[in-house]
Amino acid sequence: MTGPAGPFADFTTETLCARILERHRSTIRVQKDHVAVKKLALIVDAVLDLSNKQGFHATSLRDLAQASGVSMGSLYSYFDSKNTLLMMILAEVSFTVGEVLANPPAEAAADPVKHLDWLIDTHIRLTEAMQRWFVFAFMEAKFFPVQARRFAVDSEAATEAVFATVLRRGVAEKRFAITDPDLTAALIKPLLQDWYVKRGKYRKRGTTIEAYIAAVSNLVDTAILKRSDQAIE
Amino acid sequence: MTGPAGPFADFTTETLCARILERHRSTIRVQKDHVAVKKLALIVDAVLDLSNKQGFHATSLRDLAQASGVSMGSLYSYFDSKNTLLMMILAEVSFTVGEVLANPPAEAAADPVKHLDWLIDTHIRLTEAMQRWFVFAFMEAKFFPVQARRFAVDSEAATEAVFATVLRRGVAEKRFAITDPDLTAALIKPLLQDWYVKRGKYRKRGTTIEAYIAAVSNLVDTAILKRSDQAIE
DNA sequence: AAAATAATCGAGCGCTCGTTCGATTTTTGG
DNA sequence: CCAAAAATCGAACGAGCGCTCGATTATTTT
Repeated sequence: MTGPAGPFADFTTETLCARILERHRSTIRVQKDHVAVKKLALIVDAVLDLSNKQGFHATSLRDLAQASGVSMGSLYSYFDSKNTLLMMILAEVSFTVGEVLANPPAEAAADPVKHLDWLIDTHIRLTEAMQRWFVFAFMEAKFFPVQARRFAVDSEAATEAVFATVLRRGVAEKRFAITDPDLTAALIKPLLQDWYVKRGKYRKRGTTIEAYIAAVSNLVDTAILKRSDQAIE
Repeated sequence: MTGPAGPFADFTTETLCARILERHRSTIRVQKDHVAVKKLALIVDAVLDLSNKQGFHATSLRDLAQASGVSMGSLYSYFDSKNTLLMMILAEVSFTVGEVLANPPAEAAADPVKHLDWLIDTHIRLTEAMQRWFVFAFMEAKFFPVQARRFAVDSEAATEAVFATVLRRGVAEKRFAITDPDLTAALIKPLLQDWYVKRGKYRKRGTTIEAYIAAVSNLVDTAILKRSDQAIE
């Protein structure tokens, strides 16, 4: 419900819904922004909860109406079809992750090793702050219309490209010892995703987010850093 | 449709369905084995295809009847509910992966490093031979009744435990330099799963299974082997 | 405070879903 | 080759689906 403190404190459902409203102003029939954002937040909050439990497909609009407190009729003032609701959430996840990863702080951008560690840390912490959103995008995207599917695939490819670019730079600067940056980037991705895809498992084991980030960073760094670099660490 | 050559040649739909029949003899009302296995194969083949495209939930029994060539009424001679069909496939995947991973060849079992590489190689090749089955289990298990869900979680935990055991042995024999074998095992798992979960991506990029196995093995080995061991490679 | 506009509501529409069942066809065995 | 047994079939059922729409309530404007 409420986000964590720190740099990801602003990723509340309501903040994200304000952005959804902007992007879908033409299809959302409710005119007053403050009304629309508040109700959208109720709807999105409920649909994320229900979908994470039983899947979006299995979540009926009657379930959603009851869980959100918004009537069936009113729901259709906020989207014109169930698929549009899906696309709203998918797009928000995609835009947010693109935006966050594209803006590293200066000290991270200056050095490939620091940049890579920053990407890993930031990606995992972002998915933690928006956990239900990412689980939704990951689990649902595969089964839906071509449009939504392509969207998810493109978004994932974009994230991977960010990692591949840093890896390439690290190779050029002779810091990383890898032969195929694209394949390495592809293998880093599931390590980041496992934190939210199998969140229940890690919660049960008591693995903290810090421990998880450290483990992934360590695994990746140890595997790809040139030996001379590793001695420094 | 047909399996690959080599040690995984026998994982055909029909062979697996013969095992399903054994396990579900009491609920399958068709009496002659040769009839039951043949029809079961048609049904399972169709349900795997349809589910991988659109999801099990979105696959109706009318779709399934048409795609398999078995009528709606006859389907219910092979399972007593749609959920039982789900469980049949889930259980078969779980049993098979448990069985295969528990029986390493002698030369692999003797050495932790070889054993780990064998596990990685075998797991990826098994999921390749039974790709649709694993995609089905991975994508569908989350959304279904407690029983099915627990089954999938337990199966995943069992696989991870196999890896953790080998890692612990490697640490004891001072071959691996890791501090938390359970967490390392947890991180290896998504690397193995990515091959079938995002198979389309790797196919599009032209990544071969050999290249993928080599990349994962290399990543894991480089990250966890003691430095003295790495020089040998 | 009345009129105009905005937002909400839920019963009802056509349709598809999982499941059942009695009739029909196919296979088996003497 | 025919009766008994096994297997197959698809129409029919009630429930629940996404979605619509005219009536109602809440808010804004004058």
